[in-house]
Amino acid sequence: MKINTLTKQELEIMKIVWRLENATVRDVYETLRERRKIAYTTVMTMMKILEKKKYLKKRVKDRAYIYQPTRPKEQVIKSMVQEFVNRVFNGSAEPLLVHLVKGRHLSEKDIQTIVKLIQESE
Amino acid sequence: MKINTLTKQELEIMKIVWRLENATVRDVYETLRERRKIAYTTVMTMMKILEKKKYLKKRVKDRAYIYQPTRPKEQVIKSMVQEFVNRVFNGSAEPLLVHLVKGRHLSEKDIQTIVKLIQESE
DNA sequence: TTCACAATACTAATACACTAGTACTAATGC
DNA sequence: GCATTAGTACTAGTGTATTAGTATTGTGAA
Repeated sequence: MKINTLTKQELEIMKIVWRLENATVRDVYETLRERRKIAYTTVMTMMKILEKKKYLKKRVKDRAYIYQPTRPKEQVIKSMVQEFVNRVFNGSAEPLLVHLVKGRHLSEKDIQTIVKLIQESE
Repeated sequence: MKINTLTKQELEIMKIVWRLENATVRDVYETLRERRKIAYTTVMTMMKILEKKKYLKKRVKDRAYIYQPTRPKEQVIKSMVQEFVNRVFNGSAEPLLVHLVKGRHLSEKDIQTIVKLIQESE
């Protein structure tokens, strides 16, 4: 089975689990509920899918399962950037950069950070 | 109806139409066929969907339709970058930049281009 | 005129994303 | 012991993406 990509909703849940490090379905449910209406069982189903996709692993604690990420956030996000660059820009990152700079997505502070990073990598 | 996002296959077709500027189903079919096995009717169905999603418009020419993009490539790609930044980085582009720089997606030449762009935008 | 072909319209099947209801189970409080 | 509650398993429905087959129509050639 190939490595599955995260969908929009799955990513939303993964972000929560990454932040909490350890999370039950209820933890994630409560967090999501603050933002929008969603059923407990929906969250459970999605977390089960994330387990099947190997993004989460679970262990038993008392009555419930405690879920943990199997891969660090950085690594997963990196894959997503890679996939996006491949799909949209045919694998070349430079046009993406041009879009970001031109599109005014970057603040002055961002640019300073980038310049510093580039200098460090030299 | 909200503005629909392009799926993977739809984007692939749009790229071809943007390049050709004017294209029949057959034109796109032939181009795609060079890369992979796909049925003529599949391409037709997808282009009809793209028309419904307002990414393509058609006009009659002899027996067939000729399709044209309704929106320039730059604009659509810009929206996709925006959506990606929102979804993955919660709207902040700076972490994406960091990923690109760190992930060695950028060549020396790319970096020079970026630095020049940044200087110009100041 | 009739046939072959190109193109389109219509239809359908498969897969997955997303959502959530219902039933069952185990522990806890009275 | 029994009701309540938290949690899970099972099931299912809706929507969309992707793929493609079949029927129909119009046109040009023989």
